[in-house]
Amino acid sequence: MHLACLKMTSKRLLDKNPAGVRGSGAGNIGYGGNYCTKHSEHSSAKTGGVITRKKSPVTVNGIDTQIVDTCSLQEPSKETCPNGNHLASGREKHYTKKKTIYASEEDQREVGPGEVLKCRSFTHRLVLNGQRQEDHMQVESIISLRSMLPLCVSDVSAEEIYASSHIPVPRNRKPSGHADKEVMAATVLTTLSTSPLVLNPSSGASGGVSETSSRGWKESLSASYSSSTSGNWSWDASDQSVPSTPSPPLSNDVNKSFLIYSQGEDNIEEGESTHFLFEDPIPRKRKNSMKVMFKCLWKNCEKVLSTSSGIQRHIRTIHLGRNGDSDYSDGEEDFYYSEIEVNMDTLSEGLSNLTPTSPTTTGPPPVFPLTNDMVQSKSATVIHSPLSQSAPSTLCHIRTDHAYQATAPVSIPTVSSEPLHNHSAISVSWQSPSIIFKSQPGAVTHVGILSTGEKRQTVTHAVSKTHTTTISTPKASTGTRKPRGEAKKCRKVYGMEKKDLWCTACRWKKACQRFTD
DNA sequence: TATGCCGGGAA
DNA sequence: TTCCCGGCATA
Ligand SMILES: [Zn+2]
Repeated sequence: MHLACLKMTSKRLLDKNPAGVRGSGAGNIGYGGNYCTKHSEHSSAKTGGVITRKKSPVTVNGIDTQIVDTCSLQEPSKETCPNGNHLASGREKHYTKKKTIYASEEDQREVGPGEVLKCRSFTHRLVLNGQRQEDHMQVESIISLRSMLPLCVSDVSAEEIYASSHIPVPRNRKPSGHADKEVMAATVLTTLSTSPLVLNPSSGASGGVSETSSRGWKESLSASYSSSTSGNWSWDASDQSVPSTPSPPLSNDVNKSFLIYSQGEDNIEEGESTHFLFEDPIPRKRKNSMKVMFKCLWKNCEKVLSTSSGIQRHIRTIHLGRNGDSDYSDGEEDFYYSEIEVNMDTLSEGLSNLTPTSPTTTGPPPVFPLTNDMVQSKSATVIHSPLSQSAPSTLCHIRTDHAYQATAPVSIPTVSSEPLHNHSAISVSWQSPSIIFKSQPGAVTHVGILSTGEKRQTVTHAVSKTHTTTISTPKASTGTRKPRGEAKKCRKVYGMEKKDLWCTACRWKKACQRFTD
């Protein structure tokens, strides 16, 4: 669109339709903003740092990793940012191009919301670290206690696990103190002695359940995220996840679940740090008959898989409409499934059916909960009908516009203008984002989007739309034509008499530039 | 019918 | 590239 518009309007537009015009349109603000944000700022600083981080967490497999000192802690702020960047890096190029094109408009809007967010996430982390460290000190004692109190741990289960999943965080502490390392080592040893399985982390997935859970996370994360393409990681995820998460599943049920989680997390933060330590003991229990399973939280999807990777794939492919390939896992999937403990005995039967193997294949296309705008943000694939505009959200607009223009693939909407809200409150990386959503739905959404890669959004959007639109709409096939915006265009506004007042586009019988839908 | 705008095309 | 317009889709 812009291209076209720009072409057409060229200078005039700028003069006449600076930011203001757009805004008038519908919620377009996002529009301009999006481009800017994404392109410019994002990409800018971030790149390198991310990778390093990832590694650290990933590598962590075992406890050892923690010991390893990565540079991460100290430079956290920047690093975090980078995470998102990773992706961005790739994009940057693209955007840069665009930038040039849109430059005039962009300049104004550019604000780097994304950065802020990232920083935010980062902070969270730090906090955790701090806690963790302390925890470590206590760890030994705790461990001993643990053995005593296995049950408690079990209760914590899923939620905690989530928290635990973050385990990588602890690593960060490294920087903090050497003592920690020692402590860690000691802890580890103790742990090992107690629960062999837990320790396995380094090895494959087969280990004990608890491991699975914790490790699974890591693995999944590492696997999917680490993959070259997506630089996202848990942290990043915060950014991305935020946006994405909210989208589909969040509608209602999901939200609830999330909320719960979030709460759990909070708790975890405070007191849970300890819990996380406990993980070891838990595993034991599970071993016996309990197994950690991953359940899909998507609205009408009961899918339960034995592996995090599996569930992620399932979500990615089925619900998010992405390719089975790990490439783009943003971490978004993580929000759509939860870990659950299951009795192997019982499970064995049911699971055999449900499970794993073919996560992708499962069921019919999910029914989307399209309640929110957010939802829309998600769909994937090609956009059939231009119609879709029904949705009020900025995103929608964006999309639409793009469609018009045909050119710009989708930029993500990162409106991010928002200030970050919850940082302080939220501690845990992953879920924290979820929390964010709740608190600030609108803004948050956008934010999330930011992090996400273009592809994602593009794809995602399409899907939701597809469902929505496609199904109901016959036109899809019709063609490219848009639904025609509701807004009055120059012609109508000024009338034929005052044709000179029309925007150039209107004068030329092109899509109106001044009154965008 | 009035509008909005795509696809062409002339200058 | 700028400016127009035929003609189609839509309201
Ligand atoms: Zn106009």
